[in-house]
Amino acid sequence: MTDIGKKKATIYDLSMLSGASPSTVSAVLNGSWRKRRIKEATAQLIQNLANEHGYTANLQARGLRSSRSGLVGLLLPVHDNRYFSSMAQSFEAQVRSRGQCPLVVSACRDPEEERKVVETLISYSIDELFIAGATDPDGVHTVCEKAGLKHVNIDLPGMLAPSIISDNYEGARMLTQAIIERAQEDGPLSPDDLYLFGGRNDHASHERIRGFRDVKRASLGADPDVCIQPTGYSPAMTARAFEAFYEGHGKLPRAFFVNSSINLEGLMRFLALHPHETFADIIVGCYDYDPFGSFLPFPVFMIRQDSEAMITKGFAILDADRGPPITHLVRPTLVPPRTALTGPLDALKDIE
Amino acid sequence: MTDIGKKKATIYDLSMLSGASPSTVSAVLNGSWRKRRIKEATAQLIQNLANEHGYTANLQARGLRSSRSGLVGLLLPVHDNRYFSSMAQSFEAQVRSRGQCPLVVSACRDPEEERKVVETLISYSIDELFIAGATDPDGVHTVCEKAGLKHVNIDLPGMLAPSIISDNYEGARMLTQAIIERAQEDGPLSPDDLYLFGGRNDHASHERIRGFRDVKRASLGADPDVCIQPTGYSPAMTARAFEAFYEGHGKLPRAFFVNSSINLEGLMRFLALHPHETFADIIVGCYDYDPFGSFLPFPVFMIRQDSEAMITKGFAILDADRGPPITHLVRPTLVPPRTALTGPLDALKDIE
DNA sequence: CTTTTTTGCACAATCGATGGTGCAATGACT
DNA sequence: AGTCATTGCACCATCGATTGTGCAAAAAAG
Repeated sequence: MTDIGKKKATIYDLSMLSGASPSTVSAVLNGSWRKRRIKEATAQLIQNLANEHGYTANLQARGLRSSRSGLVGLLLPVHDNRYFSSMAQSFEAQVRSRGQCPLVVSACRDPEEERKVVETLISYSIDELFIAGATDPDGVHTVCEKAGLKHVNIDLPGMLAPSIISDNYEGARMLTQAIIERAQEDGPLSPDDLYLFGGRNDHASHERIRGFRDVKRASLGADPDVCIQPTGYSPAMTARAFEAFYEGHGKLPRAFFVNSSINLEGLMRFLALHPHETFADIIVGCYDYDPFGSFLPFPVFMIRQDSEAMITKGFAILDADRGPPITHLVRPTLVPPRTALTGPLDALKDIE
Repeated sequence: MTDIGKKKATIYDLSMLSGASPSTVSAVLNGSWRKRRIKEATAQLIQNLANEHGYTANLQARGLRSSRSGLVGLLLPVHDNRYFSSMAQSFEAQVRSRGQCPLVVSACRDPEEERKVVETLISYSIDELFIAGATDPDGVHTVCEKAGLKHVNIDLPGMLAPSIISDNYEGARMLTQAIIERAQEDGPLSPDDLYLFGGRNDHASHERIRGFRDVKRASLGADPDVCIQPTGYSPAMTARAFEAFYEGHGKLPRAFFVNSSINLEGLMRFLALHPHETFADIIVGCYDYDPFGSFLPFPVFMIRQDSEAMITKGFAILDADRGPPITHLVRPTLVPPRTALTGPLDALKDIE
């Protein structure tokens, strides 16, 4: 609290002030002083001085020496999407409750970028890494392996490290079932009336498409390939797919499954160009939850993936050390239309 | 590329291999070798070795020595909200394009937490800090000042450091004007028909409320206090305010201004408990942009704050060093209902 | 009063990179 | 050939913490 504007105090400063040696000061301040048989009185003295001077350890120095940094990384595809930002929020909370510092970075679904970003994180000697939604989890794995960095995959599985992912197949089945049932309330549904938009060549998309097709075939008796429209994870591409369908048919499909909220943004772009009365009767399923998406002017069933549980599980696996590269499934939940779930936001202090 | 699984190579390893001294290796690898008059051939040799062994600098060691870390911090209230997550996305891109590493953390609008988090960041010797939406910017300022850390405020201004904020007054005026005009299409609007929900005792809320009231008074001739319902930044509190109004009046106000997308989530919670036909004719303005919020089943005017411009401006100020604690205003834009804007997501690679 | 044990702490090496300084070897010039 | 400038690099202290080891003083045991 003194020394405003001055350099930060170090253990050497406190060593001078207290008359103790730097190593004693260090031991006192990092808690290992009992083990080192430091007198209680000495510890007290040093701790008081530390408080008085607002001492905080230089974590770079500590990290350098101990080759641990207290940093835990989370690699995301993108930030600005409710699924990932909510994951970031849970991640932060859990990392901090473990006394470490979260480091959330995104890599734009670019395999090259993913590796580069992880290299950077490794250069900061991060202790653990959560790899969420990586395009190339195994490429990232190699980089981590080389550096001896403990890591898990979240959301998209890899072959080489433990993975925790949504049960995409089950989730897709639930979602498809829900869409179908709801659509059938308005009259019989033909296989051509039910489409899927979005997704690409990744594990999650495959599983979701598989779930969709299985349920569709079972319920509607057929499942033409044309009803699967993989557009990648891009709003623009998705919008184009809707536009193309619309041009061909003069309407949208009666019901459809959208692979993620990012693709759902593509639907918004399409809708912006057309009067919404035209589409008042569509039924939509979206594999992701977004509180506003749930209240669009047509029924939107959503899937809420339990990112909090995934993170928790991830830590459990890392703590258990050396887990086998097994894939763990976390069950998502179906969210009916017009549902406002609570989330991490509710933990905010808000005393007016 | 060799040494799979082994420890990371250091300048000492390369020093051995190349026969050059550690300092020479260091100079070569950090680019200062011309200044140090190292022979081109030596540099080449070392660089080849470095590539071959996948050398990357230990940034903790570098940071310790140079007391710069290459880390730039962004302190957010929360992640999972489109405004802040989109800010995080722009921030990341800009930081990385400057060759530094972004460190995005949230502090839950808790002044105590804000200071603690910043202390932690300082312990990692971050080079610069963007303080976004801090409850107590000046408290954070003090902490930064003590550590000699360059910083700017974003979104909420402080008295002690340069601040870059939305022009909340102008934005609120635009938004209010838009709501009123739209509502008047359905018939004359009385002052009691136009409310404001959300906001608390911070600068942004004050300015927005001021803008709202000024326009309302000018357009509708009056501005009763009861029409301002500050609920803080919490979905739950906001939902309660809507519920209370509804219980008292049997309906929602014909038109209202919602202070942020977080408060708009409160409206969703309210809506979830009531049949939506009841509210088909409300007109809403929301001071924040959310792509799904824009397509709700009633007209929602939104304000898009230009977080990218704010970050850019922030860097400009930090680069200019020692800017005076002036507040810079960035103009937001009005987004009409049913509008899907492009965003950072569109920069994603998505080659299927 | 010695010998042994315990207590309490200081010393010094170390983590990996940086940058000021010094010095030998080479080349230029008179 | 002798002087001087330049080139090319090595040496070493340093950043702030951690930790294994050693050793004096105090306490306990004999």
